[in-house]
Amino acid sequence: MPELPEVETIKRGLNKFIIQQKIKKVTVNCEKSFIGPVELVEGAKIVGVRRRGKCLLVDLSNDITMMIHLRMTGQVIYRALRGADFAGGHPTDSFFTELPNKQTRVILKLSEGTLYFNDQRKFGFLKVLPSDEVEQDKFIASLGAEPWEMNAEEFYQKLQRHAKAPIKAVILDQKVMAGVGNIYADEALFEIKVHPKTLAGKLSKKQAKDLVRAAAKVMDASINAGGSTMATYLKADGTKGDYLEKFAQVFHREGQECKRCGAEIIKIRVAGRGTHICPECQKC
DNA sequence: CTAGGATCCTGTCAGC
DNA sequence: TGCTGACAGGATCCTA
Repeated sequence: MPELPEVETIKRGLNKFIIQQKIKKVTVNCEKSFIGPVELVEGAKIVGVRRRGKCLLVDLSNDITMMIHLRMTGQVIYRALRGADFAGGHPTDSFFTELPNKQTRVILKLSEGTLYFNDQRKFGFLKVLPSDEVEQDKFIASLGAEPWEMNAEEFYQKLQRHAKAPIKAVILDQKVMAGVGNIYADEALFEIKVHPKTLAGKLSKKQAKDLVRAAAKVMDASINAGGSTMATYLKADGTKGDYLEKFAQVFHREGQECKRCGAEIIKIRVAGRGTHICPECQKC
């Protein structure tokens, strides 16, 4: 998926484009993509959109919250009756093409447009919750702090708890720190020159502190670039998120030169995930 | 409790 | 061309 910066970008887009709109009708094309009764959201007004980790929380006027998790391939695409459209999530042509399509799982008809939830692999979902029960949701409740709020000492203690796991696996664990995904894990570890297979218990306190700071830094850069995927566009002139193109140092850059030392970036496998490193800058 | 691998699902791409 | 296996910006479940 869409990692934290993409979700943040979507949050901002939704707050800009669909706020105060009424959900007139919900069409569910895939049962597992929508959890809970559609009746609880139909007729309600969207009053605000929040984010926690990679999770979107759409607050409605009737004290119901619609939680949206995009997982690997989820997309949120807004088509306005008139004015600006908006799209974010897993980047595919669906951002531009005719909708609904084969991957459209849920359609929310709004007063001023239509919101499509597309998801190729069906891992993502929308879930209906009473607003005052969001914090008790199992996933939300288990999330660690966001990188900007993470206390370095607490993070170091968490590394000790997973001392024998590779550091990349640990920072991908949302219970340790919320929001880091495969792109920013690779980017943050490159930033502090640590090999992703390094056992978490081997990091010094300084390295732990630097890693938290690096995670916040790379995600900040991405949010400022509009996410690593194209995230917003206007009907007339499209602008797209271009973090990967402009800022990524290692992700999807295998075979290319390290921007720091010139060595060739390679792709390896860590914690079951494709992982990009500079073999010179990042030694175990 | 942790660590690691399988699993959910669809689509694409490299290699034969 | 057609087939096969690997893999994918995530998280959970199962096993040891």
